[in-house]
Amino acid sequence: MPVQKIEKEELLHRCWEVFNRHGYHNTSISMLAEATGLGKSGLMHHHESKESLMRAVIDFAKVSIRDMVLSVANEDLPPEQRLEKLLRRQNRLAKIDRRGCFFANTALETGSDNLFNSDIEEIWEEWKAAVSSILSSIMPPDEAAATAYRLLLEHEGAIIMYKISGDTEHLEKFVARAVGLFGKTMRKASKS
Amino acid sequence: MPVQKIEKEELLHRCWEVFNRHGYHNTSISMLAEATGLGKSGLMHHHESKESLMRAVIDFAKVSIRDMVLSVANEDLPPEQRLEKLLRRQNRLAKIDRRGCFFANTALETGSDNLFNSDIEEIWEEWKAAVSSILSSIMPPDEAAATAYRLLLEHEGAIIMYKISGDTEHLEKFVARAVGLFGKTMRKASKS
Amino acid sequence: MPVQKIEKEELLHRCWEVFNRHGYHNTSISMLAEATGLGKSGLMHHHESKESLMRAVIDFAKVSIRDMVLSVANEDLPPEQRLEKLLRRQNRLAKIDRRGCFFANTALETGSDNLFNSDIEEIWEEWKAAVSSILSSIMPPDEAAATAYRLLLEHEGAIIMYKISGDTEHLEKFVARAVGLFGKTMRKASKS
Amino acid sequence: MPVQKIEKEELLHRCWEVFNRHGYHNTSISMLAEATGLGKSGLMHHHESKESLMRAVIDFAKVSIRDMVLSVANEDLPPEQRLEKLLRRQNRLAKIDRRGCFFANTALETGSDNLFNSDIEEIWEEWKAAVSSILSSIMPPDEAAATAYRLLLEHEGAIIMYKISGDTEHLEKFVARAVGLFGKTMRKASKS
DNA sequence: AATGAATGAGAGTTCATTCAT
DNA sequence: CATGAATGAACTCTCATTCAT
Repeated sequence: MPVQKIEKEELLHRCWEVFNRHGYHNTSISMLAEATGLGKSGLMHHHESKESLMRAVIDFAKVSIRDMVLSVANEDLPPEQRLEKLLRRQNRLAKIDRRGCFFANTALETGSDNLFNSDIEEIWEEWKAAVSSILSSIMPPDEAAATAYRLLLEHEGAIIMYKISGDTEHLEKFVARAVGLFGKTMRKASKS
Repeated sequence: MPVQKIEKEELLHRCWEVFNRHGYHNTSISMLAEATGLGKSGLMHHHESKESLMRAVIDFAKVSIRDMVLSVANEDLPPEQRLEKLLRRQNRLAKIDRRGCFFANTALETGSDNLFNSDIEEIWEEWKAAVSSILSSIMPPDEAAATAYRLLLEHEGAIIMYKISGDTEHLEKFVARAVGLFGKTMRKASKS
Repeated sequence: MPVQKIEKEELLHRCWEVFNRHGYHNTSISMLAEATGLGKSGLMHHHESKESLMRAVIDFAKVSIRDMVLSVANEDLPPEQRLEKLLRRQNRLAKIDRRGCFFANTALETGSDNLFNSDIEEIWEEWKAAVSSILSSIMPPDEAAATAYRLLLEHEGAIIMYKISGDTEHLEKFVARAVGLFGKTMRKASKS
Repeated sequence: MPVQKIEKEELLHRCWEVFNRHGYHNTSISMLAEATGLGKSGLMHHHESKESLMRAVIDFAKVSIRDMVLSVANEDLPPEQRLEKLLRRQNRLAKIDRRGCFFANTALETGSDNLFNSDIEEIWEEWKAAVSSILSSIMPPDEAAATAYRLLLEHEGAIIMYKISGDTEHLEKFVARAVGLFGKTMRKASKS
């Protein structure tokens, strides 16, 4: 029985770290081989090409996001706290190596070649669904969806600004504005 | 006086096209050399490295954005039309090769290495100033600044979504929402 | 087990030939690749840089000198013949392609950058020890050491003169002078 | 009348410095252009190729050696002091940038291509003549010539050892040994 | 299954030199 | 005469991948 030198998940996690830090094109197989401890050949034994490996890494990142971030939407908490917790979790990921959003980075770098676009688009649909479900506790479904969409745009924009400046205020103020929606809506609601 | 095979501006424009299409790391000196008509060494006669050439290209792109987009803020038009025209111009650029925002692409790809961050940050400050000056016709300065900031975030987010999906609605609906600020504010103003 | 296209020793020997003929800086990776039959990348699979390859070649040359030249000092021959044989062997190496002394050539070409100085210095210490041990049969140890040192200087000088003129007399007369030490000393000894 | 930006002699001196520090093959036209203040084209305007420029530099170096070192042989001093002064002057040159002997360096680096061998051989003939003329005051001409030859070999050897180790003792002890010839010979002479 | 060897293309950069004014 | 532009080849080294065992 051959020794499994490294768990498949751990392998993908380490590859994700390298891709996340250096971007797709600026990451070489050698770098991944070193990071995983497998040789270049060992790495390519499991994944037939750099591109297919990246696809597996993206899938891994999607699962991670679902488990660590989006799942918060279903927790047993007041909606306001659910939104805040969800966004804070995502921001924590963005601060790793100041890399920002792995999906946006990958999308913008490889978007023109349409290598991974559909993989990435999917996770954002799920993001909107999760946030929308939280918001629907204080607004009608279609307004919740539209608001979630706009929050997605603003969040990605804020992450870009954080990434380029290193200033975490971009992220924190965004959370404040998002959570503030509850206050505003509550007041509006209580007014009527 | 020596022969100038290609004008300096034209050279930078062509390099910008290639960088814009393929990204920084995925653009090779060979590609740039072919695009400009100069050989690889001829290209590096003018710019001592790929990095310094990219810096020149970024400067060129900044000048272009100022001249073609931001300058609209000072045109002799009603503010509502100025904002719409400015954003439409920018969207037109984003649709070239479906590349989205050259600055955001570059920022996200090279941000971790901090190669061009400060160069890029500057142009976004100018963008906010331009949009803010338009908005200040219908709202107090600090609110205009905050709104311009949020529009920047949302716009960059919308460009990402357009880039990944190819769906121009992301861009057009953003313009509609932005211009809609005038209607809303006007109504609010007329109410009081 | 992977295929080994070329034995490691044979590879270093061929690289030594090229470095010896053309010098360090005037030898390109391409030349070495062609000489070894490996491609450029195949060659650098084994050695991570030109400099480290040169270091391996120097080590190989040191082993060769020890085995082929310095070992003569321990052979079962009269000391006079041992010295002559040792020097003749070294001269034979110097006549290959009229290259002279590989170590001196390398030292003088790269000495200012201090790339290989310590590697080279070591072999000369061994040379002096070998010659000194031969000489100590006819003179006290400290005198033998001093004489070996002077013979080293004179030998290297003679090799330079041979290299530049192509005249082998520089080498042969040096051997004669060195071996002549025995005659002189013997006479001195027999006088007293 | 065009301005002579730099004296011809000064130009060759600066080129000599660069060649002396980096060796022939490891010196580029760019380096020489920068060192002289002329552009690459400006430099090649005076010398049609790197090789011909090197030849001019070697000629310049020969003149310098004659004027600064070999001329000492004709000064109005006791022969012992003349020899010491001559050798000390040469050693001072060798210590510049720890480069050793410019001629030996060049000879060993380019000797196989026979680019400058004859140019260099000539200056060593002159060296032997100068030293021989000093020595002839205490020994017959043919012995003086033979001794000068051996001093040349030993000196070049000593310079190599200095260059590789950085230890100036190699140079100083050589001078002591050379000058010591006078003492020995005097004693021999006075015995008889 | 897993690994070191090998590959050919190409990376960014510098080379010595020539051209055109 | 002098100079910046340009050239094409070569440089050291790395790329993603394949091969052979």
